[in-house]
Amino acid sequence: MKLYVKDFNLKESIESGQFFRYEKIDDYYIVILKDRVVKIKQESNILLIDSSNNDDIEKIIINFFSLDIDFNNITNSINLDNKIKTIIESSKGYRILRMEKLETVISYIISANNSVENIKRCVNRLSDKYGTKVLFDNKEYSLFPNINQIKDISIDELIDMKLGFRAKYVKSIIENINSNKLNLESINNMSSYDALDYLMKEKGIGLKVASCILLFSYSRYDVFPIDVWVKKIMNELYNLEKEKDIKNFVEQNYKEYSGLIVQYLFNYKRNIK
DNA sequence: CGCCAGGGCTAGC
DNA sequence: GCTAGCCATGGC
Repeated sequence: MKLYVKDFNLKESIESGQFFRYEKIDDYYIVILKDRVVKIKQESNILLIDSSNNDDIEKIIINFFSLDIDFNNITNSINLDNKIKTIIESSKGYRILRMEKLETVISYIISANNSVENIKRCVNRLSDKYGTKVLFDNKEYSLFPNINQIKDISIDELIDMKLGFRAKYVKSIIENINSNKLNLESINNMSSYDALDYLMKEKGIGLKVASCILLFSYSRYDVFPIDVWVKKIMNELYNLEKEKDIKNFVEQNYKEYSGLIVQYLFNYKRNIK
């Protein structure tokens, strides 16, 4: 099927480092979503889409890439200086995704002190061993496992997946989700402040990981991860070094869209510049 | 060999 | 409340 889009850059939105379950083949991407494999290609303002399951595919793609949100309109509504405006312009089409909750939680616990390529390998190993298999284009793909498929997983098995010191954190969070001590759906009804607090009670989830989860999986644009790339560019642009100073500056200037603006800065510094 | 990767935990002040 | 050292793994 075809889907017309505007202000959308498929490559940057997929490859920016927020999402891990994709592969690029020639000029299209294979993207593995919750319940299906999607083959997707962009030709200017048209997306060409095929999937292992084409039911509701348009709705699912619109939701995943947040194509229902007019990011252009949002950034225009904020009073931004010219430096930021230029960066956003060069990063135009980059989008905050709406990723699966369980997948995001586990992926970002694995992300601690890890490289994107290594995170991908770990998440793929988990999926290949425990996830549902899907046949598409005569090839077998693995979905990210649901909670029932991993509820009995042991720490040793997670260590075999090369999760390293993060294995115990992943094991702990799986237990808590399975016993409903941690309810990922209940976060929908929390303020972002309470949601950060709720997530950070879990072992292996600090401020950075909790922020990524809320931003990439719950569309909470008011939370923002600060990592080495954000620190680098905030230092270059505004001579801000301390995390606390960056936090205050971002909250004062970008308010409820802090996460969105910070992601543009991150994407510019890490992927474009 | 070292350092770093979308960090967090813990012990020790 | 703050910081230093530690943590598995892989790439360079």
